[in-house]
Amino acid sequence: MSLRVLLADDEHLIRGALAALLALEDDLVVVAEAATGPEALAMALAHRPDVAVLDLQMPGADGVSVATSLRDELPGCRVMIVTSHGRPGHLKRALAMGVRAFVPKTVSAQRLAELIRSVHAGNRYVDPELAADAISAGDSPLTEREAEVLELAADGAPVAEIAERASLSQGTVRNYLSSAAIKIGAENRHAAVRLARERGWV
Amino acid sequence: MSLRVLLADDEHLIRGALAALLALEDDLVVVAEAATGPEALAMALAHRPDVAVLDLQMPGADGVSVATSLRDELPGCRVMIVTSHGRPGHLKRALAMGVRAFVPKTVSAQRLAELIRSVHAGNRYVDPELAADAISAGDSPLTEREAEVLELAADGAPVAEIAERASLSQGTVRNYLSSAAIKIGAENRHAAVRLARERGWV
DNA sequence: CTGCCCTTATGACAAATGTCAGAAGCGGAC
DNA sequence: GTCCGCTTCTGACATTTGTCATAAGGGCAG
Repeated sequence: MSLRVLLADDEHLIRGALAALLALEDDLVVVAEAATGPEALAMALAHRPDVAVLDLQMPGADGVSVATSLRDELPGCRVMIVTSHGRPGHLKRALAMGVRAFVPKTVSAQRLAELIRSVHAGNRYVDPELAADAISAGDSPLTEREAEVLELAADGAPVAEIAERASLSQGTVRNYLSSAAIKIGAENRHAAVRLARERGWV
Repeated sequence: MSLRVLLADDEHLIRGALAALLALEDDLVVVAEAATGPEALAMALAHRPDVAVLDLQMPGADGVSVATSLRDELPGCRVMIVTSHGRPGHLKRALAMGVRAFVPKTVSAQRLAELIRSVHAGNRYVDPELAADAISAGDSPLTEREAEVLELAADGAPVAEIAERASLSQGTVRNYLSSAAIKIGAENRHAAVRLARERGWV
């Protein structure tokens, strides 16, 4: 009985190539492919794979969202996230959502196949480098509201707009932004946004 | 006589998979692989491929830089850029550097093989969608200095720091940032940076 | 040669932002 | 029950930005 795999990646080139390589392993069979988040979900429900290999960035819904839905709707399916740019925040979020493995695309296909088997056997795996990043980034020092307001500041909106969107007074928004920037150690809110992003705090 | 190809991509998974798929085409042979910009350059000089397939984002030097060097040092080699996230600016820069094709990773391996042959035969190719983006984004309305200063503002640095790094007076920096923001139609420099990025102007 | 645009700069003013002190309500911890 | 931290607000102030007018020098096109 072979191991049924779902592949989801928006890059046709990579998905196809990957499918071809995994097909060389005779205990693995790719039963479905998807190019978008929603499609991945639908495919998973239709084909009930043993392991879902999801790209982190896909149109529609990212890998972590799909993992969340999958956990509820198809609990027997083990989920792996494969990514090119792994931010600590994504890792943390993914792990919280029950994702079993988080691997960078720099691994070889051989290794990926091993990891798929390992995950299917019930093991977990996180790329050591990504794990180190996540640990060194530490926990967010921001309160819930500080993080929320900082996020609204991300696209360079002026305080007035942030205040409106957050239903807060402008003074309050300025206080939050100020304290967030101080906690992060940034010169101003824009640098704070950038640093918080890098550390996976937003 | 088969067509010699160089593959450069920092993602081992993809590079390996791609190499395997291209090997299935009996008129193509992958003579070298590279994971970084400088490595790609060295490999190209050592193996003198007919076509170089470069990823846009690689550690060390991006695909366009490599293409620039290759044009000088190995003029007979046709260069193709393959990318996941194609920004209009990259396309323009790449074309100016003599790149023969600019394709998104959403194409199939089959199609990529066709394009490699086509490029080798002397044709050019640009993904229609990317081309449309580039055209609709239009030309940058920014002067050289405006763009330069805007770039220095990208990480949220205060005016004083930008002024120092650009060796300009603070007043001049504020003038440039102001006019750049006005030309772009942004509320402030931070939003301007974001929009300019999206449109490939920085 | 005369415009015109780019570069660089000043000074001045208005507006936005950052910082601080203080205060009130609310919920959880001890 | 009291204390502490989070949320929310106001008001005041200093600092930073954004905007505008104005100007001088350089380069290029007509």
